[in-house]
Amino acid sequence: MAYTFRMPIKVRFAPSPTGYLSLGNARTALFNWLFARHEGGEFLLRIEDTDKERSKKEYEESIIEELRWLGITWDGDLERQSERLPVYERYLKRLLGENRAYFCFCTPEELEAERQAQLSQGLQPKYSGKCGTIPRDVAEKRAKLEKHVIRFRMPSHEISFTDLIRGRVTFDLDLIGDIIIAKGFQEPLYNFAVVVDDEEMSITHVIRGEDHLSNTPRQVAMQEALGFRVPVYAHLPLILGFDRKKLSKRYLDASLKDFRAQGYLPEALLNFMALLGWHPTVDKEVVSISEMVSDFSFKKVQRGGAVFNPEKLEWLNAYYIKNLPADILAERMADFIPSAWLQEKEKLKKVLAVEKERLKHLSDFEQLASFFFTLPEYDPAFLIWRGSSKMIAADNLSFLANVVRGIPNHELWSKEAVEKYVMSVAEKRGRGEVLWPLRVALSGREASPGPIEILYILGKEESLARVETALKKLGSAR
RNA sequence: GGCCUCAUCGUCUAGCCCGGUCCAGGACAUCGCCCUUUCACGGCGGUAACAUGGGUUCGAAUCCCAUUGAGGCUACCA
Repeated sequence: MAYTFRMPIKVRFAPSPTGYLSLGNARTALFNWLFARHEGGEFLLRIEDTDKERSKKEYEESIIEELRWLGITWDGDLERQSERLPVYERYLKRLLGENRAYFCFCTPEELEAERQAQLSQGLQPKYSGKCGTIPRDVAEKRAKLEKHVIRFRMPSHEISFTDLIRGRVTFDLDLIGDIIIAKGFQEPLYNFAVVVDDEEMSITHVIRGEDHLSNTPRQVAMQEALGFRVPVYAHLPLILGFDRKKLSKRYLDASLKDFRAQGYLPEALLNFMALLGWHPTVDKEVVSISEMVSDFSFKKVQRGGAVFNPEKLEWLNAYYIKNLPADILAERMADFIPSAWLQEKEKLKKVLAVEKERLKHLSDFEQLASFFFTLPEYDPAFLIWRGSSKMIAADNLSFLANVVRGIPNHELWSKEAVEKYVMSVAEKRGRGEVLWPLRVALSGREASPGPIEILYILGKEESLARVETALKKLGSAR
């Protein structure tokens, strides 16, 4: 019973709160969201917290926070599997009643021994199914007294399902043993809980990572046993580390939380994640959210895994920063700079306007722009242009100071005026000879934006003071 | 080991479904040049790939098969 009629598309993102939101999971969320928005369908969020030991509220909150930060919004209320226990119990009892599932009393030790024995004989490890032969009334009595799990009686036929990215995929169920679907009525396990929830929530398309491809036949088998509808699947290629292995939680910096803390923009991350596996119809690298939504299609999703390329992410981030207006950038910068800088809003905006093309991350800004707020200590030798001398540097600086001081009051302190006066001196006395010492005097740095820009931002008074400081340094260095 | 999936520049990819327009296009990275007072931005250019072997065909990156390689799964995790 597949979804054959045209019905409203419904997808879900189902993270388990056992860690922070990873890049891979975030991309899964994005693709689900893009598909839903493209189709005018619904996108649901379901927290898969059936693993009581590993699930943490802190992770759940963090995942939600990162999704909001990315702008991936879900429809309806968030669902938690831990709050749906009675639903699973109902289906568990049904399966048990129909003899499609049974109680198993084997201990983990027994199971492990059995497994090892099979492995050593070169056999496919698979549960023997021995508890499945215990008469039902006996098993039910034992279940009241003994520790047990519930196993699904796996059929042995072939199963195939449709994957929008891979086509038709076929598995032989005979190779899979009777899997454990619950540790008890109150403790459903992943494969079972997913099947129940997807049915109950009328999920039409299951879009998830390729690591779940091998789980799919188990799930389809249960859907068949329960008379559920079989959703359409789409298994996304995995995001890999540079070692070509699945990028997992052990790479700490691959969590969205960390990317955010490092000063990545959500739009850059979104753009980057979309391109990791998907490609727009027209070949381009910078794609806006609305373009992604209107252009999204599984036909343009890659099949092979994709290695995470941090340099390209950086490039995109730098690109987005560069193209953001200074006033918006100033707001985004709030968490990354001293609060004192925020007080001087106008100055901050000007600084941002000239420094933004040098930023790869928002967090680069504080270090890069600090000299605008406090002149750093620096070596007087920096003031001397290559092949020049202290005398020339000092002479040019003091001459320049006089010129700046003399910018007539009727001319506003504008960038144009500053440029006009400074350049006239620079043209006469040599660009390097004039501009280099001035730039160092104003910034105290070997590398910085141009002196005219700095002069303009710093203002007449502060600039003159810094030139005086430079002159003193040159004098004392003599 | 078994099962499943995948395979174009170092990396992300276009092209593949509907073979010829591909001695394979773009982007990141890298190298060189230009712009330039420094750093950056920007501009121009270069190096660099159809995994291998068989078919099919007048013709294959494109279709088929095999091999090889890579990844995923093989939990009382998800």
